[in-house]
Amino acid sequence: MYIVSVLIEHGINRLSQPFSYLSKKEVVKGVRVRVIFNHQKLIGYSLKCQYTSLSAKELALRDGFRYNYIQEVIDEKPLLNDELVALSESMSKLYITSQIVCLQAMLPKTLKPKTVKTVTIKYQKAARVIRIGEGKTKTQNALYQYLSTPGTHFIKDLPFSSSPLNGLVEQGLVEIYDQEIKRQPQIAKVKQDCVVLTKSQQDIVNQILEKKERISLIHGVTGSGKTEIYLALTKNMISKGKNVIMLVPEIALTPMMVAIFKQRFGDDVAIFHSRLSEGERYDEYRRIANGEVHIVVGARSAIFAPLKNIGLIILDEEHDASYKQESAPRYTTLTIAKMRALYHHANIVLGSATPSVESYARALKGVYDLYELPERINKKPLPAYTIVDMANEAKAKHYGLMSRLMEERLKTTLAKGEQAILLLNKRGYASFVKCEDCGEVVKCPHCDVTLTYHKNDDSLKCHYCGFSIPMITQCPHCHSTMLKKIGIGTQRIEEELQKKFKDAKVIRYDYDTTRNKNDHMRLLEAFKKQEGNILLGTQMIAKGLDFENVTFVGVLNADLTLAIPDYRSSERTFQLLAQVGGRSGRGEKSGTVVIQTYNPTHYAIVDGAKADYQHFYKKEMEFRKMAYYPPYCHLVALSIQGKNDKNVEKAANDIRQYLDAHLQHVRMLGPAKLTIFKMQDIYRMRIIIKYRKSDELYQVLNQLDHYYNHKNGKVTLVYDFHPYTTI
DNA sequence: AGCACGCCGACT
DNA sequence: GTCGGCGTGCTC
Repeated sequence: MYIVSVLIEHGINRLSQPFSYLSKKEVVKGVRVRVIFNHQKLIGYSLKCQYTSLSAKELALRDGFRYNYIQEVIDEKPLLNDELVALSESMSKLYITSQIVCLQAMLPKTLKPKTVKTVTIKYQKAARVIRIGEGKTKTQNALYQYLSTPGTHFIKDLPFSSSPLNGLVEQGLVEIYDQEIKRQPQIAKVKQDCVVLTKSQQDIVNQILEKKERISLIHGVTGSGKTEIYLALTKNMISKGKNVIMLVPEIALTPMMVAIFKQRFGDDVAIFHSRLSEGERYDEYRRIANGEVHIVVGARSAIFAPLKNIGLIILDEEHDASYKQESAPRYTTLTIAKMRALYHHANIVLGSATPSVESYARALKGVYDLYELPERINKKPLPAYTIVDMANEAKAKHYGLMSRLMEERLKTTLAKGEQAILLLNKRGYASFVKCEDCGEVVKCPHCDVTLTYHKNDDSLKCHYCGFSIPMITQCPHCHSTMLKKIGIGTQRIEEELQKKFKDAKVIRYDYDTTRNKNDHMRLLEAFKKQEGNILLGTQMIAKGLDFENVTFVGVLNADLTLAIPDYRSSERTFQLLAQVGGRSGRGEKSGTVVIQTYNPTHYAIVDGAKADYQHFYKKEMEFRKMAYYPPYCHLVALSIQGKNDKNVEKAANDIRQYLDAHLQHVRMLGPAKLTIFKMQDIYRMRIIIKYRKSDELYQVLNQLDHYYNHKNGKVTLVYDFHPYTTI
């Protein structure tokens, strides 16, 4: 008899500890099992298996409860290796969250313990030689020779008919078998010449290769050739028999980087990101787990790729918000990278044109190694910029979305046959419905937000919980029919642009037009092929894209990110402006940038326009020091959530008192209601804890967790370590 | 979480 | 006398 420890798939902290089941046969650890748990048929994850000489009855007598038997073992082989299982355990302690949630984050969807759905493996008939000999005819021998060459020979691709093949099969020289077809995700095509590294690039590569178990930060302006450094480092790792994880931030960017890596390293590259289809994910996962590839390129979750013998982990655009997972387990990709690097004795390379203030501070302190690439590779100067004070536009009675300068520049750019990028901060642009008689704004019944009007199906939707109703004709409050749609969507800006520039072809690139899997690539390819003159988009277009013919970049509303009451809002604004400006004038012709703002002297805007990182960093560090924010401390956001607002408020106040009494070396903010207090019928409050040393903090948080999340509490606590925002 | 059990009101 | 409301407790 064996006792198996099983983690039950249940997203609740109270059930996060392993439960014991019996099995007649030994169960390998790391496989999924079907079990009965409290009258429910569930899937669990086996953690360990111990032999016992006692019978089921004796065990029941000894432990005071009746053990159930494992119903079925699902997998033949464990899904995760020992490293990743151990990692899930450390993660669950580090983030005070259940281990099963950590395991789920590591597995592609179809392999997650929850899903029962199986993905079919695609096969195709192929032929191979199984015995040495000679065929009976000339054609048979030619075919036999052909099949003797290395590689897979699919029957449908053979330059012979089926009769000689059948002849060889009958003689037992050749067999026909089913070859598994791996779905290879579609990738963008890049034209890339064999590049020789510049001296400064080569120096950085050489220095990093000498390092052991270090984190290097490459601070290089846009177009300074960081990608070539990544490629050179990767090539070196592969030659040493080591594997590489290459992380990129946005889904939109992944195909670009994948294409570049595929072009250099061929089939040795696997893709790993959340927008792959289930089948693609499953195949790529297996390719990695089976050791068929040495390089994994992907977004955040690729940090969990089951790659062995990792020599290097690269995080491109390290400052990017998408490296932080905003749902449980709320991990920071760099933290996981550090844990994996420690296990494999690997190096980490961070790259960015606008490093996060925290990373840059660490680099200056010598915790990371710092490398600067201050020049564009083609020695081109950064584009000339102009900041337009929108207050002056209003004074001059010029109303509308675009300033006079913006219109002028756009006109000349289009006249020269060159392309333009227009950036629109999407925040605040969702349109909602307001009653003109009583002022009532239609809100979501489950969340504290207004419902957003959707033109395509004439409906009102909640962006937070998915609630949706057909567009109303009467005010729900006063039954007036005087309803007005407020706010400008990207669609309407597109229409306005189209009206002013009749000959221009506008490509709209936002959440709505990039919903399908290959939309990102299709739109960007179209713009690259100059099928459009203006690319109109949100934050997504600011990053890493490289269009030769773009000579003008306009930012319609630089302030919106600045207005958010969050400690990172200046940093985000700076990064956005510096990144988007870098899209202009990357080719032969030089470029210009126009930035519209109501804060023309704010350092985030001025330095962002100039892409003056050093000045911005200095200013921002002064602010962080004064207000006591990272890198001068660490943050953890403690959320108190529950279905009853009174319970939430009481618990939040109790917790604050408890923290005050038990924590010596921290500063705290709150409790405060979140900006959206009610979301999906759950009320949320938050306490921000600023700390420097984590020992006493963990002790106290674990006590709170035990009390509220493991006993019968009326509220739930959620911890967000190193939160990206505090609002 | 999600299921069973249990204790109350309003139905054929 | 029975069906079903949801409050409580437990899950190897």
